[in-house]
Amino acid sequence: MDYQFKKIEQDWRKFWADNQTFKAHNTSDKPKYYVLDMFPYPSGAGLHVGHPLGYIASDIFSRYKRLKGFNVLHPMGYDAFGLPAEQYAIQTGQHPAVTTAANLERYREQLDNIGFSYDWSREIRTTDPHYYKWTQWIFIQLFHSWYNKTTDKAEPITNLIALFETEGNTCVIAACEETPLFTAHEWKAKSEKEQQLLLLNYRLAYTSEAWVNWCPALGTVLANDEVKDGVSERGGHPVERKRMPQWSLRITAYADRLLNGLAEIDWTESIKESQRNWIGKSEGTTLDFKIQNSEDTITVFTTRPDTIFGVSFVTLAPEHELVAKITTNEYKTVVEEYITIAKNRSERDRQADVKNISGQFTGAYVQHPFSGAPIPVWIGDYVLAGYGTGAVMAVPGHDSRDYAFAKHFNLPIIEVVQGGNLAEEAYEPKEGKLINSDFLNGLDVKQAIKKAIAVIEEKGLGKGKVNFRLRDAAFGRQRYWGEPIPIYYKDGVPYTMAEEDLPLILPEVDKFLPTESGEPPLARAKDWTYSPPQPSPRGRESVAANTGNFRYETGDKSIWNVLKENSQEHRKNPTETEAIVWKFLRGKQLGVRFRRQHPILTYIADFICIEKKLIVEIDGGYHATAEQQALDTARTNELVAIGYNVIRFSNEDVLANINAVIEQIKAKLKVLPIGEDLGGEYPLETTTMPGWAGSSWYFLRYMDAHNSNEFVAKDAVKYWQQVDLYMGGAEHATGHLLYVRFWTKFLFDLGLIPVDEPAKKLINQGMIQGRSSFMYRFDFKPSLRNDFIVENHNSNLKESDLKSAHDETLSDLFYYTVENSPSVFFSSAYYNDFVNSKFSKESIVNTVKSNFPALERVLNKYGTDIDEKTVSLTPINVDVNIVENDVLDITAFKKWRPEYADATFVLEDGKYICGSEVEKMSKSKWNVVNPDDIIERYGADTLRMYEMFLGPLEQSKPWNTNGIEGVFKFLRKFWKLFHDDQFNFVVSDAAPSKEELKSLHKVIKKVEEDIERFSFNTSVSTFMICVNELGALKCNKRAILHDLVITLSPYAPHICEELWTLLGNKKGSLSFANYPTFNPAYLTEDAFDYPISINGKVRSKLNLSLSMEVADIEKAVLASEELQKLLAGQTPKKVIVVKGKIVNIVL
RNA sequence: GCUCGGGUGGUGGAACUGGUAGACACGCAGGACUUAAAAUCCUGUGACCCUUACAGGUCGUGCGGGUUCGAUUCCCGCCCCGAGUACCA
Repeated sequence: MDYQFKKIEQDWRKFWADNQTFKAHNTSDKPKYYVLDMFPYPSGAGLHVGHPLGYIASDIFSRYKRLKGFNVLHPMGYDAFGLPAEQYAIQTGQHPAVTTAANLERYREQLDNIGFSYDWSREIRTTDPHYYKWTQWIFIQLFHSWYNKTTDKAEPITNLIALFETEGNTCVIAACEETPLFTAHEWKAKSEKEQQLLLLNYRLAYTSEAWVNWCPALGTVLANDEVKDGVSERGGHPVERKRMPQWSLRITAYADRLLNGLAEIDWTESIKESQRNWIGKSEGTTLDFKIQNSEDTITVFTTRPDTIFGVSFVTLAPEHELVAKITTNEYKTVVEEYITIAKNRSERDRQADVKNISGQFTGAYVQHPFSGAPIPVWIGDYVLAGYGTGAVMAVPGHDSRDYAFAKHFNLPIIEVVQGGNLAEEAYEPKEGKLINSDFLNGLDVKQAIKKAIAVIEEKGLGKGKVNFRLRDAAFGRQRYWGEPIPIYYKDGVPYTMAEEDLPLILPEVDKFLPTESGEPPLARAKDWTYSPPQPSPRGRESVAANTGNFRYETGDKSIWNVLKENSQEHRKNPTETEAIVWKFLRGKQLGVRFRRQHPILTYIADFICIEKKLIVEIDGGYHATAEQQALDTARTNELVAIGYNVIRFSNEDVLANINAVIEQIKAKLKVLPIGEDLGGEYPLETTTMPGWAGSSWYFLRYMDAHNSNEFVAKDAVKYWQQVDLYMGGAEHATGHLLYVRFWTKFLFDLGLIPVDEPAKKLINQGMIQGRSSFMYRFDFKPSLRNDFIVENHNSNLKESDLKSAHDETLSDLFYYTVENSPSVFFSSAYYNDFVNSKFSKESIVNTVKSNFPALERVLNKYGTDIDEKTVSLTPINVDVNIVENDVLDITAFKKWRPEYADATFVLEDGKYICGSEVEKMSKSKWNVVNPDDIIERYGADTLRMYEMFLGPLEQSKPWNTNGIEGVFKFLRKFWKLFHDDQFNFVVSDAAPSKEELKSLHKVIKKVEEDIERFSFNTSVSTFMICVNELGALKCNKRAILHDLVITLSPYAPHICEELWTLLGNKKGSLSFANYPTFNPAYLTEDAFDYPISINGKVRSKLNLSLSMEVADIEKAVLASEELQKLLAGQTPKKVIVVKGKIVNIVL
């Protein structure tokens, strides 16, 4: 049989799935290797041919590593929370979970088609409560941690509390400068609420007031990119900058470690550079300027303290807190006006029009810290409130922004560093001698900076300081489709939920929109409250510090874990009767709160009201047995012993008369006294986590995907450590790739994982762009001269030709005629000539006339008026799937666009050739190529190899199906090596020749080298060369083909598995075969064709033995007849011989 | 503006530490097989000049310089394209 890729590929995909061939094990004698792809967001559009590029590369690498004897972990999952599904939900009312599930299924199907060696048993989805339970859990750990600068790592907040209780807040442990210092005594005197609010300044997850873009009309916070020109992008509602509470993660605490850690990881330089810029470390100093006639000082941050004597004004950000205080009466009105304007521009806007300089003098002055001279204080929106201190000392001579500001407002410019021309521009380089600078005069810039800082610190005017551009990461989103934040509020103070109450399941809501009062969608959820477990009699694990409170604990963790699991399961799958009863009990309908499936002692109660100490049990049929009844009684007794009441109903009771049952419960509640206050109900946080939460730790979960007790087991993470190869797009440089490093370092600090970087090596695959195809439509738009329009109107067209009444303008009438004429398409050569003015409009018109008589009538009538605007060839997008090698399938085109069924085509050489352009792959450009279609036509092995053959992995490039035939041919040739002309499988056991071995070992060596440096495109051509060579040699020797199959198998696994089996090996054993060993002996050559060049230009060749030494080579070359002819009597000045490379003769 | 990539035939690309530029593939042209088509196979294919032919020559890796016996590769200056980032004091 010929190469039947469809059957082969289907069979093998099934074999791998059935046998779980790629299931990774957490214990092995082999060394481990962890290959991770950035998991996809499953969008509705499905995969296009660009998405699998990185997956294919990493799959080749994984398969290669298996052959090299590694225990490979290669998992896949889905990052499924996100905006598109939510937007779709808002529009259609369809639950995002439903859309997501559908998309996910389609993704899986498409991925499966490509033959990846994923261990699907470890699949994770960020939207799965079993997964996000641990995302929430990590958030709780962040909340309960602070960053200890002394030990330079995150520590439990209890350590900090202990410090506060013993030492108070000394300057040594102050996390941020805003936090006031206090003594231990003062700490103890604070109320619980005061203490908690203070601790928020330290927690790694915290709420704070932050500046946001607030849109009152939409009732939501908008991201910077959702605001344009001061109004919301959607709807055009006004947006203002507002301070409001916002959850954030204190990533800034890790700024230095995130920066330094880059040195240890093998990531692309561009990603590291992006992260460095994003973190933006700058070293400088703070400096205080005393305000005249005031007790206050303005603190600025500067990296150029050397230019202190060049300060001619100080500028504050419009939001700076001192602005209102220092503005003099005279300037109050103008300053307020300015602030109002500045406030209504988003930060992005302010940054967008840099040229538009604006500012306002406040009327206030500060004193120069050294000379004491008065310096005016301005406000200007080029100063950002969020960076440094929100105030700058302006040195127009040596800072371009200050320079522009000074020029605009006519402020003095003082030169303090020599070297520039201040009449033209600011002189910014850190080179030159200081002048006009008192004690700094004569120093060069670097010395001056040091000296200035020293003097500033000595005089107590400021402190050397490191500033980062990086800001804390906003963590709350006013969205529905995300992980709920496991926080409840008591007296306005946030507390975390108990870990055993996780996951906090995303609730059902009636709409996925904010509430009328502007709260996030989660505020729509019924009973979105939480009752902390502290006093609840559940079978909880014993906690030493709180032992006194837990009167009913089981004290046994394993029992507790089982109870917890089961109760969650029960809640998800209530029995019919339980569901009926719950309808009447839920939501305090009877005046008190019932919980269902709640652990107590070593049981799970069906319904329990803690305040009234009442348990309601609904017993199924099996309770009728004597044995079971005995157990029930024993259980009731135990519960009674701890003060509980138990009422039992049977299923039949409920089904027969539910009202009677409820009445009994009501009656019982009436007689029971209200118990102690058992905690009560507290409102839950209504914002959800951002998209990057779930992806910040997923690489760990794959190591132990089904663990319900821990986010990852210690021994699993001890074995897999970290990702060895991480493959993904560079667009995540400052998002995901920074956050995942942050979380990893945090988890490392807590001692939960043994490494503090997520991935040793990172490869960024390039983006595959679309290659759009174009057709060129002849368009005729005559200029409308009054005379012929009138004529036209009167003579040719009838009222009934009009499209509609409002089209009754003369121009529309005319276009109607032209537009309804059948179209003419010109092949691309005409278009190119047209663009290059080689093909005139007259020629086009003549071509149209001769090709298409129907249009001739129109042209003859109005065509005298051909000018720049009348005739054009308009490119229109055509579906790339009906274009092959740029040739249009005209029949398919007419089917695709019925409106062009009558169109005429002006061909070249009998074909319609389409033009092309590289654009983003998108539906609207008709340039999306679906991998399924390619696989249908050529098979997955061809797709895999072709994607690799396209070019260097890391380079972005357009998809072009044109070359795929070459790869397909290669696989057929490969298949043919094993078969005779009638496609019978025939291999010979004869000993391979030297030539054949050479061909094979070239591949073994080259492919190994190429894979190790991710140069997959060149290894594909190496395979091609080898198969061409072996084909020419008619080699079908087992010894050669056996090894070749192994080396090719990472690239084209299906065909190789098939041939491997045909070769007589155990079915499916190929994935774990041994990569053949390279033997250099087969490649050694005795002789070499030395290129002989004269003055660097190759003129001749000479075959010489490789064992010859340099001097002998020189002699032999000079003696050769060929060279003597070329020299034509000249004597060489010099002869350069590079052994095994080249001979160069200098004349 | 700054940072990081990149610029090689008609096209995608190769040339790994300076040593025969254009591997491999597409496309194109010619040929074989075939009633025909498909498939397959063979040959040619950077540009220009010269030649009946054999052969030979000149130019050629964005542009201009430099280092070197020798530069796509190293250095200096410039141009263009792509990506990221942007009043960060």
